[in-house]
Amino acid sequence: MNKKIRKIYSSLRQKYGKPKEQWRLWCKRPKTTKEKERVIIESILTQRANWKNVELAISNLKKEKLLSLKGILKTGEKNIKKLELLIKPSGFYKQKSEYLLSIGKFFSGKDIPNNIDVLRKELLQVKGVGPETADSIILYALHKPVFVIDEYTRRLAKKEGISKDFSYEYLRELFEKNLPKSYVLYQDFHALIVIDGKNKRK
DNA sequence: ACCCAGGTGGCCC
DNA sequence: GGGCCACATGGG
Repeated sequence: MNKKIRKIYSSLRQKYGKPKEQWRLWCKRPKTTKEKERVIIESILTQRANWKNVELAISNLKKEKLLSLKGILKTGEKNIKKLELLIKPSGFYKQKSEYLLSIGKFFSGKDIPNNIDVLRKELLQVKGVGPETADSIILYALHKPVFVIDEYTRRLAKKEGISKDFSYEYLRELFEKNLPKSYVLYQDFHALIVIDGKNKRK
């Protein structure tokens, strides 16, 4: 057991309180299908992007009433340039519009597997969905407990000497092994890590 | 004028 | 399995 992990959580928690002003991907826990789809779309758009830019892209989609997987799929298949233009502020817009189409197809295709590992494996086959995006979708849109590893988490792990292996899979399993399996906890913990990481950058 | 942001896929070894 | 690169925007 790695006690450090739980210790980090409680000290971050003490420092920042409950991250209820939950930000960005986890602004509010999405309840409706519409909100969940927004989170899925954001999880693509936020790749290597400033959140302000993601918001610009989201508001463009909203204005056109295209903030849904179906809307994006329809528009993108008919007129990819239109989709590209709308999401342009989020950067890497040609890639991301392609990614949005593939994720849209995935979720409109069939039933989503209930089993987390099966779902995760299938998501990782989708073009544009790497480990962090897959886990963000599972955790923040679908409310299932997988621990998201990102640059901030990796930095923290190195600083705290949590392990000697900093690969994605190893860290994810390490965090999951040493925490209760709770999606609320995972969401809050990850939020705190990012809040703290951003805090230190300044 | 730089530098950066919650990554990913493709290619190479 | 790991290292390197392209991908693009708006903000500080």
